[in-house]
Amino acid sequence: MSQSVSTRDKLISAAVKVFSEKGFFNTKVSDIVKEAGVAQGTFYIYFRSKEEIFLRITELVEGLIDETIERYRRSKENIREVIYSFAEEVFYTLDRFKEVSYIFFFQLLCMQDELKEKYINIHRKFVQFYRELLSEYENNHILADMIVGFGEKLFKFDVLIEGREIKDVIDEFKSGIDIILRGIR
Amino acid sequence: MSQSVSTRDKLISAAVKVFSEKGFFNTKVSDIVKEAGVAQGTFYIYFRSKEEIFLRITELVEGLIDETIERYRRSKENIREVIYSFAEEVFYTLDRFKEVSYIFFFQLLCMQDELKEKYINIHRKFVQFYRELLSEYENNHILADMIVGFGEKLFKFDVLIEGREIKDVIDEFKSGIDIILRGIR
Amino acid sequence: MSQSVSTRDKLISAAVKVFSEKGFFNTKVSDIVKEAGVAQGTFYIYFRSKEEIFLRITELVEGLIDETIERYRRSKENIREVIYSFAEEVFYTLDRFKEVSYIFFFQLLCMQDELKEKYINIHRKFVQFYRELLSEYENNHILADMIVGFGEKLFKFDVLIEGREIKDVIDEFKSGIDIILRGIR
Amino acid sequence: MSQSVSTRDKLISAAVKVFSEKGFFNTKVSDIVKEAGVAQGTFYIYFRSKEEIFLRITELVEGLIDETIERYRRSKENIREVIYSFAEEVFYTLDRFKEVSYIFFFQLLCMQDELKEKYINIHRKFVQFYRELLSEYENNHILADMIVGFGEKLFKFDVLIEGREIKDVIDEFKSGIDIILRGIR
DNA sequence: TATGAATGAGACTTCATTCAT
DNA sequence: AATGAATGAAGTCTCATTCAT
Repeated sequence: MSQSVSTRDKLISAAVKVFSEKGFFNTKVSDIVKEAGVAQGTFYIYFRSKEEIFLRITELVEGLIDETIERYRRSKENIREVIYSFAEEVFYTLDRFKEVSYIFFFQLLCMQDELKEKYINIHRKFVQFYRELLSEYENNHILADMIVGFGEKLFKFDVLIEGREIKDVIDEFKSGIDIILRGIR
Repeated sequence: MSQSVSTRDKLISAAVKVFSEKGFFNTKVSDIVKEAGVAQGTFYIYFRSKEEIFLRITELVEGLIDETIERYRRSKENIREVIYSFAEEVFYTLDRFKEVSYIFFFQLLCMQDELKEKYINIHRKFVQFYRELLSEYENNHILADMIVGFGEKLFKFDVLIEGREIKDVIDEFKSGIDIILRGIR
Repeated sequence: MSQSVSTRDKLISAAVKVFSEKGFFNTKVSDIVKEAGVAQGTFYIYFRSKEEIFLRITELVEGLIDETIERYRRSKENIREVIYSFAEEVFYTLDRFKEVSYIFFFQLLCMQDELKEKYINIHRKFVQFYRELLSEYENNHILADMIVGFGEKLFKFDVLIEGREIKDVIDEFKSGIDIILRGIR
Repeated sequence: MSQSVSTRDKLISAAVKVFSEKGFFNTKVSDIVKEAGVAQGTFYIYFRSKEEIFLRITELVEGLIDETIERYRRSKENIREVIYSFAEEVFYTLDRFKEVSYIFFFQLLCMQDELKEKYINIHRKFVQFYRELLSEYENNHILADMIVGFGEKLFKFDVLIEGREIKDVIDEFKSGIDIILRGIR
């Protein structure tokens, strides 16, 4: 049984690698099994289809982010401090699972229906989180949009594409937050 | 000849429609020709492949944005005014070609090599534009990242996904710019 | 267009040949297209699946028999004469399309649902036809069952399997009818 | 060892059930083992292949019929009585093993070579049996064909498909025999 | 130019069978 | 004997592209 878990995991890891390199549509199931070192048929013991394994992978990121947002939602500390720690945690987490995050951020939006919706939902949750957090400020909607756009840009482009150090990016994000909040009552 | 131009245009329009609805990979050449009302073989008189027509379409947005950025690069007016007009023009232009923009913003990042690079280049140009524009400010890099992330978020999610009115979005963007620049020297 | 009809017909003929030789389940689409001398993909221009072309073929026999039964149903001649001509016509028709008949009689009963039902329906129609025809006789139900069983046996085994001459078989059938009807009121 | 016999029997019973429900070709070995409640690999301890277990099952019917025919072949009673008892026994036997009979009558004819031959041989044996039995009658060949066709029709359609009571069917068969023999010298 | 039938490479998926435990 | 994960051959079907008309 631990054998079978291990095969499933080999497939997931292989799929993460291949999907993040070639994208969902350019990936063949044969690429995944080759990478995993198992036979073609083995794939279908664990996953009904290429779509399903992809779904499972995106759910990993979804789960990580969801959980983090929920945890910080109840936080009662100083707002800036909350944003700092929250962002730090999210950035670090996504960075630790870079390839999976890559798939989530780059492969979902070009898909249809529920898959694309997955991305949109996470996006909305981020926005909602900041709106609530900043609810006592004027223009909290605008602030939330700015922060989310800023953060997303930093992770997607600076980290995932340009390969910037996550520490530097987090520092920049914090500085940005300071700038945004500085002029605010 | 005007006849043939018209067929090519029919194909481009049809492709824009179908690509924006189903995405590049889920679109069949047969979908495009059906939508265009021409025969399957006709497609290949005008385009070498499905990739090529897709490329041509993305170049439309690329061109529009490129041109606008170049034009504003030499602008010598008051910085805030430049940002205002520039953003207004970019937002309105993209909004006018919503479907093409949709393809550009949602279909490119999941692709490989040059196609993905197209998106990245435009992104970099935006960042570079704002860096230069704000070069006399402290933290101009951070400001540029914030503005670009904010703007991109607004267009992709609020306009293209949520269907918000472009006028409202532009207003929000301007307010955001004010907030960002308020506390800055 | 006559070209395309011809390709469809080539496929039908090839499928009839191969199905009757190897049976439905042992037939691959690749066998059919090889026999028809067309490319694999061509098959799917004309038929959605192996099931569909099979269905079309069985409908040919179904149609032939249906039509003949309906035509004789209204016949007002002497009963024995009606049976004679009806049987003659059915036997000759099925014999002329031996391979298709073979498929109908040997491939349908091992299938599921509607396909098997096709065979059963035809069987029922034969029985019903003879019941009505013999309605003025005592035991017409039994007579109908005997005649249908007898006829079916003759065609399936003596003609299709043993390869007996259709003329001889028809003669035997008529003699059988005489025997059955001889002792009857 | 009694343990292992039991596993083999479980497999046979399961296979009979599944084959009669879905047909040979639509049955997967995994269906059989699931029904039998044993592991996939266990199947191959007892049977070399899916074909083999199928063969074993058809041999059951074959054996039953063979044995009955042989037993009645030496019978010296009154012909009508022989036919009556013989038919009664065959009908009851097949009815008792309905599912196996179902497989025999509906699954063999669509197969190739020896399997199909099995059905044909039994058919021929029936015909031969009646020919011999009726050898002193004129037209004994025709009578034999009629009786066999009639009986086969009754069992396959009326019993196996329409679900008629075996007792009623046997009565009808006997009446039919009376009709057939009535007019005969 | 325009057509649309034909092509065939290549992807997905199934499932009978094997084999290490 | 029993297990069930793993195998991989084989089959179905899709679809971008070609080509004769």
